[in-house]
Amino acid sequence: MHGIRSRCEICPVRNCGLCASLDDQALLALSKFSRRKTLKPHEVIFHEGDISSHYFSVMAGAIKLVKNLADGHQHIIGLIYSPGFAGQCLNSHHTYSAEAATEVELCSYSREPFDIFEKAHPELEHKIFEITVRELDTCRDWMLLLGRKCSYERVAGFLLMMADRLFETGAASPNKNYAHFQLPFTRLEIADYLGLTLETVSRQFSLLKQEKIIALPSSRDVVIADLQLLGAIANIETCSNSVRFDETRLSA
Amino acid sequence: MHGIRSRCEICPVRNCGLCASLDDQALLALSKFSRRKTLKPHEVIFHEGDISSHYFSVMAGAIKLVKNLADGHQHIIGLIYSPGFAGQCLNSHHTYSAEAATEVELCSYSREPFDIFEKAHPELEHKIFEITVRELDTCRDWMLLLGRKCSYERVAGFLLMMADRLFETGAASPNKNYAHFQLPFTRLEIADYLGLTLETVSRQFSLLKQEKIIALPSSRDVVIADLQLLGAIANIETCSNSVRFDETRLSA
DNA sequence: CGGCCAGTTGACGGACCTCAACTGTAGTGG
DNA sequence: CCACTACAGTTGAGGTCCGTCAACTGGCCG
Repeated sequence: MHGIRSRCEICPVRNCGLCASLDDQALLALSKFSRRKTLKPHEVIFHEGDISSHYFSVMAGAIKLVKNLADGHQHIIGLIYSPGFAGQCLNSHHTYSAEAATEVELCSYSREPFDIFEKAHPELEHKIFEITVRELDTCRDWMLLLGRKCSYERVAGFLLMMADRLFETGAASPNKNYAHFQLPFTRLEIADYLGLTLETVSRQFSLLKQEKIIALPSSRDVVIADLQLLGAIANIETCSNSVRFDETRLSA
Repeated sequence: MHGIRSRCEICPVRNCGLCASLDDQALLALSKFSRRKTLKPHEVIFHEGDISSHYFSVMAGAIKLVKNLADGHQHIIGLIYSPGFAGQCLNSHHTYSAEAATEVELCSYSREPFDIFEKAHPELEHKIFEITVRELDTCRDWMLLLGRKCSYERVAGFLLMMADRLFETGAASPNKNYAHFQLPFTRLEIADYLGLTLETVSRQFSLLKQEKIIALPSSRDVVIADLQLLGAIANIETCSNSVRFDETRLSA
C-alpha cells in the first residue's frame, strides 16, 4: 500500500496528467486498480476489435493510434504524448489499435473499477472530457490537412507539429526561429500519418532540405532552419496558389 | 415562465438531446438562458475566429462545421444532425465556422450561465462528454477516408453515411438492402466534405449509377439499390486492390 | 424566351503512387 | 578486418487518379 502511494508521488505526470485532478486520497484509491507498464517501440497496447478492458495514461514517451488495412498498410489516426490518455470510453470494443511509438511508460486502469471510480469523481471525468475535446480539435485540424493539402504542405505541417512538441514540453524556446530534434518515426510511419507514401515523404524532405528550410544531419535528425517559413508553407491554402520549388524546376 | 416551460415540453428533442439528462426542474432553469432560433440554409451560426458566446442544440435539421480557406474554398469537417450539440467548450474562440445545412431549428444557450449551470449538473456534462466522444470516433473514421480512400470509395462512404441516417432516425428499416432519400447537399458541398472537387463527385455518382448500385431519379434524389455492395466499396482497403469499373474500362 | 444555377461530361496536365535500383548505416559472423 | 545481410532512406521512370478548365444540359423563374 505504502509502495503504491509512493509510486504515484514520484510519478512524472502526477501534476499534469489525469491524476492532476485528484487529491492524494483519491489517488490512493485509483492506484489500487492501476498498474505501471514499460513498453518497447512497436509493442501493441490494444488491438482494433478487441474488447476494451483497460484505460491508459501515458507517463512518458508516445503511443500511436492506428487503423489497420487489409493489405498490411496502416493509417495513423493519432499520436498521444505524455501526459496523455487512451482508451475506449463508451464502446465495448476498440475501434482502432494502439502501439508504442517510442519507448513508453504507461499506467493502466482496469475498466470496471475505473468507471465506478469516475462516477464518484466528476473532476476526473471533467479532466477526460477536456482531453477529449482537445483531441477532437486536433483531429479536425488534421482533417483539413488530409483533405486539402498537398504533400509538401503536409510534411511541413508534420514537422511543425513535431517542433511544437518541443515548445510545449519546454525543451526549446518558442520565440526562436529554429528547432532541432530527433524524429521518433520512420518515413513510412510519417507517410501513414499524412496519408502519403514513404517515397513522397522522402522527396518532400529532400525538397525542404534543398530549399534550406530544414537541414538533415542524419535522416532522423531534423534541424528546422526557418520555422516561420515552414509555418507559412504548412498553412498555405491551396497547393496551386503556393509559390514553391518543385522537382521540375530544380531539374531545369 | 409558463410559456418557456411548455415550450420545452413540446420540444422534439426533449427526450433524446442534451436535455434528456435533465429533470423538469433543471430544464426550467436551463430554459431561462436559452433561446429558440430558426435558420434558413446557409445562414451562419458562428464564424471561425469569433469569440464563443453561445452553445447550440440542434433540434431539427442539420448544421455543417466548416473551415474556410483563403481562396474561397472550404472544407466541411463535420455535420451535426438533430439531436446534436455544437459549440466551443474550452477555447474562448471558435476554431471553425458553423452554418445551417438545411432549414434548422436551434436552441442557443448563453455561454456563461450555461457553464455555471453545467458545473452544478454533472449529468449534463456527462451527456456532452458522450456526444464529444462519439464525434471523435466518427472524426477518426473520416480521417481514414480522407487519408487513404479513392474518390469512388469516398462517395460510396458518403452515401452510406446518408443512408445510415435514415436508419438511425427510424425513417427506414436497416435490414433492407436499399434506401431512398433526398440529398440536402449540392455536389460542391459533398466535395468539400470528401476532400474532392465537385466534378469528381459528379463523375463518381455517374459511375455508381452506371454500375446500377444507385439510381438518380433527379440529381438530389438518391436510391441506393444495393446497400451491401455500396458498403463493400466504401470499406475497400486500397484503391488498387479493388475490382472496380472505371472510365477506362467503360470506354473500352 | 433568356438568364441563372446545379449538375454532367470531356480533354488535358500535374501530383502522387508504383515499381525498381541504388546508397548508407548498423549488425553479425567468419 | 572484411564480407555479407538487413533495413531505412533516397532517387528515378512511368503510369494513373484526380484537379483544372471548359463546353454543354436541364430545370427554374422572371
